[in-house]
Amino acid sequence: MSSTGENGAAEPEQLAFIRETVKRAKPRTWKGAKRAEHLPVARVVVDKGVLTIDKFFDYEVPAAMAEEARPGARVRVRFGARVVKGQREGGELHDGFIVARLEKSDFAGPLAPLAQVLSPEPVLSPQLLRLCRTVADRYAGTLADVLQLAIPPRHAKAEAEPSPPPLPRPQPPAAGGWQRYPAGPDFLAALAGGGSPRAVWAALPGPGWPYEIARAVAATLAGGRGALVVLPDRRSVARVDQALTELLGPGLHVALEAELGPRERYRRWLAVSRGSVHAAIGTRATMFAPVRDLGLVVVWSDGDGSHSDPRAPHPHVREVALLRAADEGAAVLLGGHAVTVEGAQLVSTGWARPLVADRETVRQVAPRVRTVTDQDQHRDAAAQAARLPSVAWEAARESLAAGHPVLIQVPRRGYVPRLACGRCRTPARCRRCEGPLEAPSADAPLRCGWCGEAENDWHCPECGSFRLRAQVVGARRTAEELGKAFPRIPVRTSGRDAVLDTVPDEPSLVISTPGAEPVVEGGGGYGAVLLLDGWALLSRPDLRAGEETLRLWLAAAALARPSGEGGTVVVVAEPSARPVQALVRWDPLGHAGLERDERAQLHFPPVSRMASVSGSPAAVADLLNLIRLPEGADVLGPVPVPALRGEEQERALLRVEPGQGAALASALKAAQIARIALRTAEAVRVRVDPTDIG
DNA sequence: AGCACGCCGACT
DNA sequence: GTCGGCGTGCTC
Repeated sequence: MSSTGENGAAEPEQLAFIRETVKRAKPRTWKGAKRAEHLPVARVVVDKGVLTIDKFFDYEVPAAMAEEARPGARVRVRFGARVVKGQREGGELHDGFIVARLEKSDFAGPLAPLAQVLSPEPVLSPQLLRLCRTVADRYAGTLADVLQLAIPPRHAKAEAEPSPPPLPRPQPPAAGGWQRYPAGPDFLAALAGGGSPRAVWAALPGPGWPYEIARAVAATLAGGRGALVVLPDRRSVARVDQALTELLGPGLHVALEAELGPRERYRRWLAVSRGSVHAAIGTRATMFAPVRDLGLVVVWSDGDGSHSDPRAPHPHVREVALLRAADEGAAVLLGGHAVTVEGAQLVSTGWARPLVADRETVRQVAPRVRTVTDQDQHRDAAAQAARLPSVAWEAARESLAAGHPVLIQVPRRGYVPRLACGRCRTPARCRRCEGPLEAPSADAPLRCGWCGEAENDWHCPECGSFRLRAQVVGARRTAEELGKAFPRIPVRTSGRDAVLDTVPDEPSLVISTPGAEPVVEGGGGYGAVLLLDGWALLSRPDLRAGEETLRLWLAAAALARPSGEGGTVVVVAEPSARPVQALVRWDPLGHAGLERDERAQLHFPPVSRMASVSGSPAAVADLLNLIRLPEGADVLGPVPVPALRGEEQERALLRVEPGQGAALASALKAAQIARIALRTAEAVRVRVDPTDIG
């Protein structure tokens, strides 16, 4: 490193240095080349490839690369060469990163030389390496796989540009919306003072939360440290981005979004890596952003499924956040309108403190919540036409009359469990094989989902009714029906393929699938929020159905006006269900606590740790036979699961006692390595913290 | 994962 | 004697 200080790479003379070396050595064998005099050994983590055995390899540094081959640099190395007459030949080129420069290798054999330094930019800092190692261990994955999630692809042009010098740090912000939480001002003050408080934050309804996050970030920056905010989707990133820009102006933070394109994305990532900005916000991958002197990690809505990475080894943003905060001594703010069971667990162990408003404040800002079962009579003819319970119909009418839009949340089609009797709810089954009946399209005859037999003459075997309700009506048909029921009121839809960010504050019907709800412009909110077909969400065969339903409801209900301004939420669901009760009382933390206690009793995650193991029956049995599980571990199954590409598949769940998670992960990894070595070939997919346990 | 090396059975 | 089966182990 030069004497220009920690931001040296951003300065002009450093830039010139980078330009000069563009004619960098191309990959060649470096036969007979002189090796570097100082620290001639480079320890390399070889990227990807088939190196299931997760370890480092040492290479010789040719003298020509002595300067550039620094720790953290991207390199190319030859791997798997054969030695012919004392000379190594061939070997495939692999990408990798230098993790250290050493005086001497502990490898007994002769070292191959580095083939090429792709770039001297030190993208893999010691901290990032440590984090990725920890995450790989936590998820029984390889370091190389995690590095691929953590470090974006290089873009040479972006790298050649200087990053701007860092702007002066801001003043500590006023408490603002944090005053509404008894512990809020102290939390901000601790951040500004260099402390590391950890909080599970049940955010009050309304449009304030992006500003609360922005103030927490501002306080951390004011205290001389950096901050990181991870959000579940592009829209929420945009909201926090705007709040930060309003509070701090541009230039103190960056938003790292995949949609930016490779060049801009890498440019911004480098600005973080080079210490040119102190705060990064973005989706999932932002969790690894190499913010310096990390003082705060914020995760918004940690129950959202997009925080779970679909790529191996499937790390979850919240878990990475906790690992990272622990390692770097940073504060944690785990926030959302809902609270996850994991959040409740952190509170119950005392690792984090609850950051919640008192009941009086909640009452002031929350909408009024009314429950209604969908058996309630549709007394009003117009309500009947719209298939709305009259309470919901009235709430909608009042909102429209007051000049505000109405939000109607409709479960996505994918949530539909199955068809059932329109009167008594008995599932509609095939007379031949008991399989579930399906409606291929609106007017086509019914068909069995298992045997394919057509059913033209269904009636309920329990109550004799001939009415078969297409139980969850999709957003489009709801829109058509409501449009007829409320003539001359504009109808807008927001869903999977066409998500609206905002709607104007004027009378309209906004039909949305969960997670796609637009925000009302001007910050006032919806006059009414109707949560339809709640039973469909609640009855999904998933361990998290209750928790997830409440999360989706609270997210929509949080967009309503306060009760004092007439804001009303109508939830169509069984009033005694726990999530319904929690919504009525607006008590997300209480709900999460109850769920946590129940899971603890049942030995379910997150109190216990689980992993799933799936593949062909033989392969799964083989791995279960090989694995040396920690004491007290359970094996559940294996049971058959839906075939993948026609191949028979099984899955087993492994469960360990609290505190044995690391032991489980390392046992899984050891068993995987042993299987590869034993050439039993057939792969077994291992997943720590599986998401789809019913 | 590839791709070697290596130690046992039927061939020219 | 030699060719070649794929079990076992390594890749800096």
